[in-house]
Amino acid sequence: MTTEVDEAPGTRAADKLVAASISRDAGFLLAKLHATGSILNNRALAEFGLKERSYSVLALANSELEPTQREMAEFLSLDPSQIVALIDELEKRGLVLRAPGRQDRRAKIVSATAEGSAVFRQAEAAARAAESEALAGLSDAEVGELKGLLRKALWSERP
Amino acid sequence: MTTEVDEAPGTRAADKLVAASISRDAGFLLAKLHATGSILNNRALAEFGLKERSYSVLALANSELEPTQREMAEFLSLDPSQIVALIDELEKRGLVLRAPGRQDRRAKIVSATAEGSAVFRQAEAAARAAESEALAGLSDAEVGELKGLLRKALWSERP
DNA sequence: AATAAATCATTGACATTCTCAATTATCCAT
DNA sequence: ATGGATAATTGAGAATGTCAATGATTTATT
Repeated sequence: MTTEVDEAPGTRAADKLVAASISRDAGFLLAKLHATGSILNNRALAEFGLKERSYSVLALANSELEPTQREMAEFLSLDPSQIVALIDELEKRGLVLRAPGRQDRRAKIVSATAEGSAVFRQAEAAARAAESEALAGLSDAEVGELKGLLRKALWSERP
Repeated sequence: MTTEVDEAPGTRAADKLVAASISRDAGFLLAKLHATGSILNNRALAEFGLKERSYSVLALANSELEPTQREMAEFLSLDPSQIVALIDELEKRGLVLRAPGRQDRRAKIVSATAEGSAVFRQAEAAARAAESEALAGLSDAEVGELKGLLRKALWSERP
């Protein structure tokens, strides 16, 4: 999440390192593509006062799935305390609100306000554009394959 | 990099959130798979006193590509100052050493010592096992496809 | 029904990592 | 030779990650 992302492809000095064994490591490839994508994503989301994290939370809040904070934490691979901070922020901005869980009053269900939904829709468009840019090297079909494989790896779905 | 990674698949409460729109976002899928992989990876590497980061650096140092620190930073998407710290650590442990670049004496070429190579080979095996575990939901062919797509997205290679 | 054990959100402490700006040494172009 | 770039390094401050403790509530056990 540090290096720049401009520059014509194939021209960078460090590209010689593609030949290193680590370039066959899935973890490394995942991390690297995620890193370059994050830069683009955060750049695109900044306009809405969001980052990848807060965008993810807003996306879940905007769904009709009534997620609790605990579920969000698990799903987003974050510590519950980080969710607290993210939601505090979004709630302060009036994009999201907490309601006690109906079956379990310890839990808090997070949902988007009307404004939160509106912001999310715009941010979503920006995020989609950033994703296209990050995956510009792939055809639409390949993007679909990639997502299918990622989803299958995560949840053993059909690709 | 937070949540646990045990548990039978399909049984988790938060899996209902797979239905949320964010689950179609490549950035999110990348982040999530990387997160679960990181846990496994770091767990596997801990035995050798390594983490993903230091493992990557050691891998590059172990190649015959004579990487400079600047190239490592760029390739690993890290700030040059982070590379300094990682190499300080590895050098202190005698796994790696710095030599002035031959064409450019400002640059430092990092290479693995004999011990560094030995440690790397063992760590590599452990990392491979961790990767298999992280990608257990995919067949070998699918793992190949996934890596090909990631590499193409990053460097516009043939899949 | 009463108690005990577990779970959820929250807080706060502390460690790790990120991001930048400044410094020194060296390289490159004029 | 001088001036402007680039490499590594240091250090500071912000952002994130990690963990343990707490109060409220639920679930399980008697």
